[in-house]
Amino acid sequence: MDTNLTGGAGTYDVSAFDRPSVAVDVAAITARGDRLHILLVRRGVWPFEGRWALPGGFVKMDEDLDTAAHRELCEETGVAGASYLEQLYTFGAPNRDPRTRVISVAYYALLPGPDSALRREGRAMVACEPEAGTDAAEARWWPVDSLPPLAFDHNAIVATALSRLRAKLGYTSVAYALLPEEFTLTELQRVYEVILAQELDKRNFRKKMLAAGILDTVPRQKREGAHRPAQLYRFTKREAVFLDD
Amino acid sequence: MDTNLTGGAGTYDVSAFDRPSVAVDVAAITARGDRLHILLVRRGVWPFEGRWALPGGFVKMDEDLDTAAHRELCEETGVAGASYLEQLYTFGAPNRDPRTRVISVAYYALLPGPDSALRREGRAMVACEPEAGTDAAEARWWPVDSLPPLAFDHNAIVATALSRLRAKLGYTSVAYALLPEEFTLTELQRVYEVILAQELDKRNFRKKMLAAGILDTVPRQKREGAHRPAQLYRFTKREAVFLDD
DNA sequence: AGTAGTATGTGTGTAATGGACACTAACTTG
DNA sequence: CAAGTTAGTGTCCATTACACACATACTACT
Repeated sequence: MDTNLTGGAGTYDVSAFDRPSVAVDVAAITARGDRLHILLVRRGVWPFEGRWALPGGFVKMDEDLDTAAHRELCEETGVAGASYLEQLYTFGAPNRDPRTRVISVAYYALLPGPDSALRREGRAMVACEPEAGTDAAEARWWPVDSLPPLAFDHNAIVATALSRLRAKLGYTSVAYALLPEEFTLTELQRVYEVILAQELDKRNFRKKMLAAGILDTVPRQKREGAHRPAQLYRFTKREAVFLDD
Repeated sequence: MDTNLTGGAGTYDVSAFDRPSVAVDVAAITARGDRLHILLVRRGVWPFEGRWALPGGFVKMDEDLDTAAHRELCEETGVAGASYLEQLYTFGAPNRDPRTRVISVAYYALLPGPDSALRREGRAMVACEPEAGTDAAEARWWPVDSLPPLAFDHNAIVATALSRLRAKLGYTSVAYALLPEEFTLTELQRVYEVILAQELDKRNFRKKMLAAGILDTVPRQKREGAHRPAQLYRFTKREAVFLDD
């Protein structure tokens, strides 16, 4: 292998450089009940042994970063098939890891809540229930408003993920990723309320959503409980599209 | 050194992993004349010898990523004191570099244009004129709408930088970083027009900017050419603040 | 001194958007 | 059939976004 390496135009001998380790960490987010939750694993080894941390691990030499994020999420928590995964930010402070230099490419993932119709109907099942993976002592969903102190700089990563999600909610249709394929407008509204942490007006919300042209009516209703049944909708595209076009 | 490394909770022996190299690449942007320009260096070595590339290079073991970005920009192009520097995205496709696995943390930097009052007044001088650095054969500003094919995936990095800049222009005051300390409203408008690549209405633009409350009037005018002199302004804060508060 | 040239600077009217706000409809359960 | 519960709907008002045209203040030339 040629060891003449540079990102720019010069010449270096690779052996002259110690290389940092490169990891991915994933903030997997879901909405259950009326709070957002984050998936954490409990560390079994030093450093931060016993502390909770985001699932994550080292990137393999021939592996794409996105692939590594999916893989680590699955390996450490048993959660597969995140409906949305986006790179968030790369955290690289020299001492963020007490062992050695570790540069972490952080991702956030969105998963439909546990009450999802997908799950109830038992088809196209997505694995959302965590189970401790090969590397993790324990895996659990934690409500974001009462997180324990996390290992490394993971509290900062979570904060970044939440603020990014809040921002994207405003100008894209990412919300699809937190909902089952079919849902009622009330369920959609709750997702918005949970993320934004504020109540929204029902009439204005419905007006805006329907006007955005990202929803299709499905010819079916959801009847549940002693009240009027609700119309079901689905997103026209199961991907994050920009609104306002 | 302890070699028990994991981003999550498990146990690995570092020696079992080949580590990728980690680089930073910087898309330095400025507005000169009526076009945006990007600072490129010409590569002197394989691969992509002779091709133009973004300035960049490897991150040192005990160096912050932001620091590395500043350093590489300066070392390779002689351009110091970027008024804004922000991490953009991390590019990590396994074969983006033909030599070995290189993960690149991309940044974009903004610099005031060459007509800056700072430069004309000769104080607080910022080095904006490129000169080939130790590692670069040649360094030059290129208009973004007629870039040559770049080395590696650098065309994609530039595209990402431009779209991020366009987006941020809409909800922050980043424009400050492309202007000298004092400027006229017309100069400010041109910066917007150049970035958005469309003409704006003068009256609406001025109304909006003044209403945003991010500008201070300076008790001085700019007289230049055979026409009415223009009021000078400065940004209340020389940092990117969110509008609409 | 006056005139031509050039970029600065200013206000109004109209359309679109965002937000507040209260009642009827349709179902289930007892 | 009555009580309980959630679904579903429309108007008014305030703010914002956008289109649009002319007087002002200087320089340079004759």
